[in-house]
Amino acid sequence: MVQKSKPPAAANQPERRGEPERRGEPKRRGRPRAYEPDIALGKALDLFRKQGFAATSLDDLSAATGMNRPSLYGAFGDKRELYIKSYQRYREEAGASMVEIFRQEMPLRQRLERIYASALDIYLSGDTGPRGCFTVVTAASEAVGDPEIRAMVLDGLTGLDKAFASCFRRAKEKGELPESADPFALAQIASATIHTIAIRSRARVPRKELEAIVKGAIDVMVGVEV
Amino acid sequence: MVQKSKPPAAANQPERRGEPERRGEPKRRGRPRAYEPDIALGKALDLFRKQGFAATSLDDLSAATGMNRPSLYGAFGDKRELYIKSYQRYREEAGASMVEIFRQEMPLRQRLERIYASALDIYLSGDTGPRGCFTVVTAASEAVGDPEIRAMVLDGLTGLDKAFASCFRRAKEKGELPESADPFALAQIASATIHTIAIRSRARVPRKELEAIVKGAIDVMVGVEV
DNA sequence: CGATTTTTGTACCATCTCGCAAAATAATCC
DNA sequence: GGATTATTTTGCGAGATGGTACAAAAATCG
Repeated sequence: MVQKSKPPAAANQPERRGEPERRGEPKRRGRPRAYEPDIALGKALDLFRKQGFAATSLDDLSAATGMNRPSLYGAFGDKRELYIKSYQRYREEAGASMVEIFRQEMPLRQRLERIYASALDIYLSGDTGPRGCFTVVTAASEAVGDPEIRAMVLDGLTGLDKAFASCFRRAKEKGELPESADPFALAQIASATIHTIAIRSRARVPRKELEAIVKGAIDVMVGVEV
Repeated sequence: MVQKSKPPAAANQPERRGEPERRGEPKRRGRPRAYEPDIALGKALDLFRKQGFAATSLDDLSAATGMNRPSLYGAFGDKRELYIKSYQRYREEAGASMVEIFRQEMPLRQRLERIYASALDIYLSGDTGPRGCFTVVTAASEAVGDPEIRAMVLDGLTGLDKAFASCFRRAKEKGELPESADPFALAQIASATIHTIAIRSRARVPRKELEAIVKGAIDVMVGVEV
């Protein structure tokens, strides 16, 4: 029940002991933690993505994070709070790789290809099976009943819509799309394509097929002529 | 704990007592059932759609169906089997309304409009909140871990793809689409649109917005010019 | 060193979980 | 009517579940 049996001896923590711990916490007072909250949250996220909220027990989480129940509770709150924090972490991670692609300068087609390739990497990763999109999974399960979670999911969905919309708007300005193109409608199709590969990845549709779907959708979106 | 307090006195069962019960079962031998398997399965489906597999307990199912646990077990098997039977029921129901639309003769645009309207009806129904698409919900949750369920989900996904593809193929033959149109790629977009509204409906996106998404997607698919 | 503070580990609780066995009940068959 | 058959009902039991109390452990502070 330890994350790294030995007490943290500056093994692979980014910064520790010597520098003041990030935001002016000169020294922690009591018994040191046996876990690294960040990596524990990552493990929890992995589990939640694989099994969903309801099917994941505190024992599972305890085993995966290497923290025992009370520590889990103290660090993240109850199971629901941990789920929420896990989702936020997911958004940060997934968002970061997307933002990178949205920022760089490149032709529309290439940008879309990279976005979907990155999405597929995320959805198909996982040693025990594809983990899909956590936003989609959460939408399908907890979002209906839990207003706070629903709000986060909605934020995720509309965030993607907006990113795609601005992407198509830019492309239109650069003359990559005809004057008649509707960036908003295209963005919805782009998002829908994300959602469909997220769903299908969970049904273990092989990457080749997902890539074919993506290719077809891109062709339509950039107007290879339907 | 009864479905209809009084023993079945030919109240609303489709066919009973008089006619031989469907497939030559002249008379049931022992104590008569206090429940109607069909309506019980419907109730179970409702619950599963609302809460998902893991979050639905046998007690929930027992209360909803009006059958006590052992009866449930005897009629449908364990929870997983009941889930599978519920899913099959869902597919029958949802499929039926779709097939109807796919069969009738009408212009492509109108056909698509009707399909999506019907889908929205299904996804947004439910007294306690939108229930979404059971195929999508199941894909997001149980499909990864359970091969049998996954196979059913895959069947549902590809079934929709094929229906849409044949729909576009027909439209192309009738000259409603340009010669360059790719029915398969269009079908993927049509399915993706189904999936995106299924996801969003679970996040309680209002119907108006979903209809706007559908309209935009249809415009692109029938080639209003992107 | 002893006091303080923070975290850990064990153990526990009340509740719920699924599945099943045994007994009661209600119909048909002879 | 009695035997047979099928279903309902009650209730159990072994185990899992989410959450918490409490004492021991491990660090810093004075």
